[in-house]
Parts: sequence; C-alpha cells; structure tokens
Amino acid sequence: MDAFYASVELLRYPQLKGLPVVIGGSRRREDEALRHVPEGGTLADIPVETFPLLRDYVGRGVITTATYPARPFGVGSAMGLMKAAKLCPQAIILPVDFDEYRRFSRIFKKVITNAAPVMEDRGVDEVYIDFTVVPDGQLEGGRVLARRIQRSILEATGLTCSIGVAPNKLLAKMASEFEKPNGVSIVYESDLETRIWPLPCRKVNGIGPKADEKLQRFGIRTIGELAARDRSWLIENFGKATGAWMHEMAWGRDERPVVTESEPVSMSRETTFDRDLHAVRNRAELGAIFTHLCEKVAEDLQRKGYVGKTIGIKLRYDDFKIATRDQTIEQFTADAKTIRLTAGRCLKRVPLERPLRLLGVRVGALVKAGSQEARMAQVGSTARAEAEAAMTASLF
DNA sequence: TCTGGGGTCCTAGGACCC
DNA sequence: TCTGGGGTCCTAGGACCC
Repeated sequence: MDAFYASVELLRYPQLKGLPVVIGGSRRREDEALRHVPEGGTLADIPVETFPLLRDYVGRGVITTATYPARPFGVGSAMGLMKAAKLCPQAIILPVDFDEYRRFSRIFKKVITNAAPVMEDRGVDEVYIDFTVVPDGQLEGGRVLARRIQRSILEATGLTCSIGVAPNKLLAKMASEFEKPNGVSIVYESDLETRIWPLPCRKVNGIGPKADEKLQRFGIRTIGELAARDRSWLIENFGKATGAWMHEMAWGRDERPVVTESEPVSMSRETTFDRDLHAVRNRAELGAIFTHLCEKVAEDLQRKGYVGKTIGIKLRYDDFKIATRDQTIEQFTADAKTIRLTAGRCLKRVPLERPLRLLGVRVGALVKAGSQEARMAQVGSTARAEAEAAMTASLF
C-alpha cells in the first residue's frame, strides 16, 4: 500500500491532500483540543490551520509514514520527530491510529483474496500473492490482473497500492518499489542484469544496515557486484547459510513459497516513557506501567485465544542498549497475574542502575488455548509425562 | 535532534539426556 | 583419569522487517 498510514488519515481529512503530513508519536491531548469539528460538519470540515504542526512538537517518537509531498524535505519512516521538525517544520503531524489502519488492512486483504486466494500476510500494509493459477493471471505478464486488483482496492477503500509481478517473492518485492505510487511493474528473469544488478544491495529484503556495511567494506555496493563474487568466497566471508543465500539472491533465485497460514510465535507489549525513569527513584510509576503491560499482553493472548509458557521482559536503557530476560514456566498461561509474577522474577535478574527509557513484556512459546499441548501441560509435569507416554503407546 | 511498537528468525553456549 | 556423539530445550543478544 502506498504511504499507508498517511493515506488512511487523508481519507478522514481530505483537506490535507497535497500537503506535507507525517504520522507518528502518540495521541496527545493537544490534538483533541486543537481540532474540533465545526457545528453540523464532519472531520473533513476541520480547518487546515487548526492541525498541529511538526514545529510545535515536543517529545519522543519517530515518523511511521510521511506523505509524498513531505518526502522531498528529507523526512521519512523511522526518522526521529524532533529531527524531522528541523527539516520540515511546516508539516502537519498526526498521531498513529493502529485500529483504523488495521480496519483498512482487513478490507484490502479481503479484496485481494476474493480475486486471488493464495495470499501471504506480510504485515498491515503488505502481502505476497501467488496468482500462477488464477484465471487471467498470466495475461500481459500479470499486468491485467494486477491492474484489476488495484482498481478493486481503490473502489473498496479509496487507497492506492503498488504491485510488483515477478517469478518469485524476492524479485516481486523489488519490482513493487519500481513504480511507486499506484504503479505496476513486471520483472522477468531476463531483466536481472538490466534492472536488478544495478540496484544497491540494501534494496534486497534481508540485507539491512549491518550486512550492507560489511558488503561495502569488501567493495560490494550493487547486487551485480555481489553476483560477480564466487559462491565459495561469499560462504567463507558470510557463513554457510548467509553466503549461499546471498549468492542465490544476487542471481535472482528464490524458491520460497507464498505461505497462506501461520501461527504466532510470541506476543508482546512495550512502551517508551515520556522521560527516562529510574528503577529506584520512579519505582511506583514503573511498577504501574509494568503491571499494565502484563495486563495488556494477557488481554491480547485471551482475545486471540493463545497461551504461552516463556515469559520475558525487555529494557532499553538511556544509552539505548537493550537487555532481555526470560523464563520458561511449567504451565502454559494467558493469566495477567502469572505473567506479572514471572516477569517480575525476570526483572530481578537484570541490571537496574541506569535510567530506563523503555519497558516491555513478552509471552512466547505460544500454542492455541485449549489445544492438546496446552491441556497436557496443564495437568502438571509428572502427569504430562504419563500422558505423553500414553499418547506414544496409542500410536502403535 | 536522538532514535516507536510489534514481530520473526538466527546464533551460540550451557544444561541435560540417551 | 580421560574420553564419544547425538539430540533437545533454555536463555541472551542481535539482525532485520513492516
């Protein structure tokens, strides 16, 4: 989806179309005070002048999305809001509203599965579609179906998206960025040399800042330069798995299937404080936040029907270093009290001298609530061993 | 001017078991 | 007294993605 969060906001506030707008930070009381709907009007009637500006922003947070008119100023995803305010003070800033983005996410994904059922969810604004066997999927290299999907999404949501069509996920992902926004780009295997090799390695899904830096140290800047290296050289310098993957990727090869179903592995809640907090000096405040995070994770687990048995915490210190601790317990749980107790024990094992800027709680090793695994663990470990033995015996 | 929140996967060492 | 190979699970950290 194109500038997804910002585009959803523009559906509510069409008066902001064409203006630099950034989405980021959390909901602030000032926002509510500034923007009130005129008598007998709608959100669309709120005067542009009453929207909060980036120049007035104080506090922590990053940009999640910037509209296209904001981007020439150099602001974009993951940039700190205070820095963005220097680059584009006149931009309008809106707080994130995940519930609304998730609502539109469900709608556009439904439109897609109606047209092409083999869809892999890649987060709130992105999917892979396998339309190998969809009727008309091969017409004009896929362009006909891609345009049809774009039209259906636009009709259902008012939002635009960009689609990359290619023989595999690796190339499709790169192709999807070629014609943003509202574009369709088709990449054939024969386009490798001309359209993929000139791209910087960083464009590959899976090459992040660290890997890119290491590649650059070897003088490798483009995918083509990567493809020119021997497979054995890559394995020597990047390890067996990564080296082999790099070689395959540079030659445009990717056999990963489009995965339509998956189970969650973990669920977590974390929060960055308005100001750094100290474990001793701000004990009460931290304790309340900690308990609240545990309750939210428990709620999430219960709402979605999962239980887990690895409970963990995450801290981010004022120097931005991260520490995690976790503990695996005997029984699967989705209970706030149990999570709080176990997370509390984790907290006792981590250094608490430095001020903290973030606290998080995580529950992992998830299984479906009421599943065989969850039930077996619930009868206790000795009984579980017996139950397992009984199950093994029953196989024969 | 400091840098969100929610995830996945990988690695590596150690405990423990056969 | 010194010495095997597996294998699984747990834990901590880190890279990366949306």
